[in-house]
Amino acid sequence: MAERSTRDRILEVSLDLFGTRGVDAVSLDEIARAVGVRKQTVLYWFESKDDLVDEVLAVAAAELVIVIDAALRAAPDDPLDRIDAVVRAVFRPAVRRPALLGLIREVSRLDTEPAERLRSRIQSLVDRAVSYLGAEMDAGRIRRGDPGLVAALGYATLTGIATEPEALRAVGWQPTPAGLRQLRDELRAFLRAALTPT
Amino acid sequence: MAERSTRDRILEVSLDLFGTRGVDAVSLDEIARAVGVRKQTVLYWFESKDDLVDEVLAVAAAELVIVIDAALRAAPDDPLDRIDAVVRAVFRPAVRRPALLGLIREVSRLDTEPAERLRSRIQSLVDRAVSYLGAEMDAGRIRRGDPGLVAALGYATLTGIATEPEALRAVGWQPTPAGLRQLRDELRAFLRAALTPT
DNA sequence: ACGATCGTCTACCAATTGGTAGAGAGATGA
DNA sequence: TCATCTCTCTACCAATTGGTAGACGATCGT
Repeated sequence: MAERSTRDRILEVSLDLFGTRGVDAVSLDEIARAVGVRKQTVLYWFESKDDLVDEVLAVAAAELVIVIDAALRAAPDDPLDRIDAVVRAVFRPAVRRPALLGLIREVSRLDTEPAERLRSRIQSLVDRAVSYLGAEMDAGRIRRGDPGLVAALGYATLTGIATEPEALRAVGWQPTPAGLRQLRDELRAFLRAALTPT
Repeated sequence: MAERSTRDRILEVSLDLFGTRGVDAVSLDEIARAVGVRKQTVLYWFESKDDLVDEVLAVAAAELVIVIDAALRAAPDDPLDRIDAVVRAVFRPAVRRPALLGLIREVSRLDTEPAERLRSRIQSLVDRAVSYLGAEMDAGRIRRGDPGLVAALGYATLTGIATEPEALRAVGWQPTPAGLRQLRDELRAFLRAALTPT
């Protein structure tokens, strides 16, 4: 059982490979080999490599949205606690599969065209987050600032730290379970301090 | 006049192209064309593409180190002010040439081998920063935490925000001079809040 | 029972890539 | 003057890339 469809397996393998090694560095041949199939089968399921990249991005974005939504539904009322809940929720999959955030990050930096599609796909989530931040700032429960830029800064911190193992190695950090926990807690404290009203 | 050597021009053009479009996506032919020379001339000055990437990274790292050092020498004593000075100093070149941080970021995420060399090149700067943070934490002038991880988080925030124009566009930000100033100030406030003792 | 559709395959292909071999122009030093 | 060195060039090349054309067996609806 667990007979995942070929298409799904291609998507999953592609996410991992694209995310860890970069889109350009991974060929269709390599994806096919990892799936246990020929390149032409990949091209049967996806019109082109660009098409594949797009669909992989859609999957990654959807995964993130699901995780975030679930975390928010279960979170308490205080805005700092809610942000904390999102960080904890995103951190786990992000570290277990750096590919996820890594791919989103790489694509949105390099290729403007698929990045545009990705952006439009999660725009509503972004808008919600920004207006939420704005409301909480007005209520004095979050440090004042431009809500959009503060949101972007929080995003940059989270994805930056999750996608740059080399920077962490430079400061002597190691990816052990204890290290991961410590990193997560340090990230939470960092963001909490950055957002606490003065 | 301004007769930059072919070698220097190759380095400069490569930094821009690699940084904005990614190392893999830029061919030696394209670099050569942009310089106004043939590919073989590029390969005359640099043994291979890998070699070129390495040297470009060395140049980028050196540029950053110079900027940071200069900012620190002129900075006041208070640690938050010193960090502020570094942010302001790095922000200008980073935004004017996103390639600079973008390249460092891409390479350190994807290719472990050149990333290793890059890391060793700036390790002393990192060590200095981390031990400085540790000392100031002991003195109660910076929020307590693991100095290494706090340094990495600050780095992640700065490079993240400077290398992800798409995330900024998603929150409605525009790269006008006024927008840049606002972004810089928001970044400074964000980091200052994240590091201020509670 | 049989045609159509589905999923995967083998066989190619044109374009591009990083890289080699070596010629030739111009300056330099003996 | 001649040999050498520096720099850029033309001419190739093998490997890889994304992609096309079409054969083949299995499955399914009628």
